[in-house]
Amino acid sequence: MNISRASDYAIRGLVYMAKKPAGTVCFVKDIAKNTNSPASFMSKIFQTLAKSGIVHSFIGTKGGFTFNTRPEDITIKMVVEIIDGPIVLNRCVINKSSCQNAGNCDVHFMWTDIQKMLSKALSSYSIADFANDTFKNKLPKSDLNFA
Amino acid sequence: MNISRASDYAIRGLVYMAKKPAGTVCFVKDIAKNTNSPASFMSKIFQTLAKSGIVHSFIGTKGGFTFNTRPEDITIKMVVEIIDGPIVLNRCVINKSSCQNAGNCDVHFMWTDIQKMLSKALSSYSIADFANDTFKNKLPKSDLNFA
DNA sequence: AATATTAAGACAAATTTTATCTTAATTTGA
DNA sequence: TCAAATTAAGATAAAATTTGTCTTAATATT
Ligand code: SF4
Ligand code: SF4
Repeated sequence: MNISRASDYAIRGLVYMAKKPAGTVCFVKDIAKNTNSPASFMSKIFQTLAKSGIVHSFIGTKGGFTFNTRPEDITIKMVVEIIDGPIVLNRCVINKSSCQNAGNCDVHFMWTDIQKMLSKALSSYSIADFANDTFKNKLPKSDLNFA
Repeated sequence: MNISRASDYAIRGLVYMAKKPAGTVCFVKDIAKNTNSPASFMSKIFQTLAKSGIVHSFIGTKGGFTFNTRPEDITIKMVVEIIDGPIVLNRCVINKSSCQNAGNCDVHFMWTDIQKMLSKALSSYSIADFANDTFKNKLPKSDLNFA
């Protein structure tokens, strides 16, 4: 029940990039150094981000990465799902047919409800939010108080 | 970003038990059969639940498991944490000192906020809720709509 | 005391995570 | 023009976690 180190690195790497002027080409080496993460691991992570299309990669000398999608449009959920795969609290929340018990399972509905909440929370933050010191709590107060 | 199969089995195993009259001694074999889960795996899961204290185990013929805590008082969060370990969306949400970057990390606060929400959601459901057909959505409407 | 039944605990396979190491592409400059 | 330098891409591998099974020990029954 956690995001991977890779997702943590990816998010902070993208935030680092988003702080640069739009269009800046960034090297993995610099991204890694400035985010306290292993460069070779970060390299593979950005490889995956490039495949997904949210960043563009240039190979060779003067290569590097730029955004292919505006940081404002890259949600935390997107990043986590690109790196860790779909966010699925329990297998039945993608499609009920993935579990033979789903038809008469008592707890199925809880997972879909909590998943919805988590999914929306992760979608409500963008990379740009953290790059521009515009962070603010995007969760309604009730979310933190309903206990 | 998901609960383990083991936690899913544990929750449903406990719900199965909670449907029996209070005090009923249940065999792993029956619990497993009625929850569509591998008996030997369920055995190890209930071993862990017994160690945690929420159920009591009896060894030998006529052995089995009974609740040691009322199903009303066993939250989903408790079960998941007993089986999967602490629910921690990202390492920094337990204690900031677990991450050297926490001091000047842009995204740290998001994780603590979302963690609070998730934690409260999982705490708001008990095993008894699912055993007695008393399930109802315990999340405030805003949680599902704030996007 | 032998047998049957049950959970406890040791062991192991499979998968996922977290990386590193090698290769290929591109630019630069001798 | 071609070697050297630089950068990402891709292959490989170690470590940790998950998902189980198999063997042992405890207890009750006959
Ligand atoms: S909660 Fe119910 S429906 Fe979902 S995976 Fe578990 S058994 Fe299947
Ligand atoms: S989000 Fe920031 S504080 Fe939390 S683990 Fe990642 S780097 Fe550390």
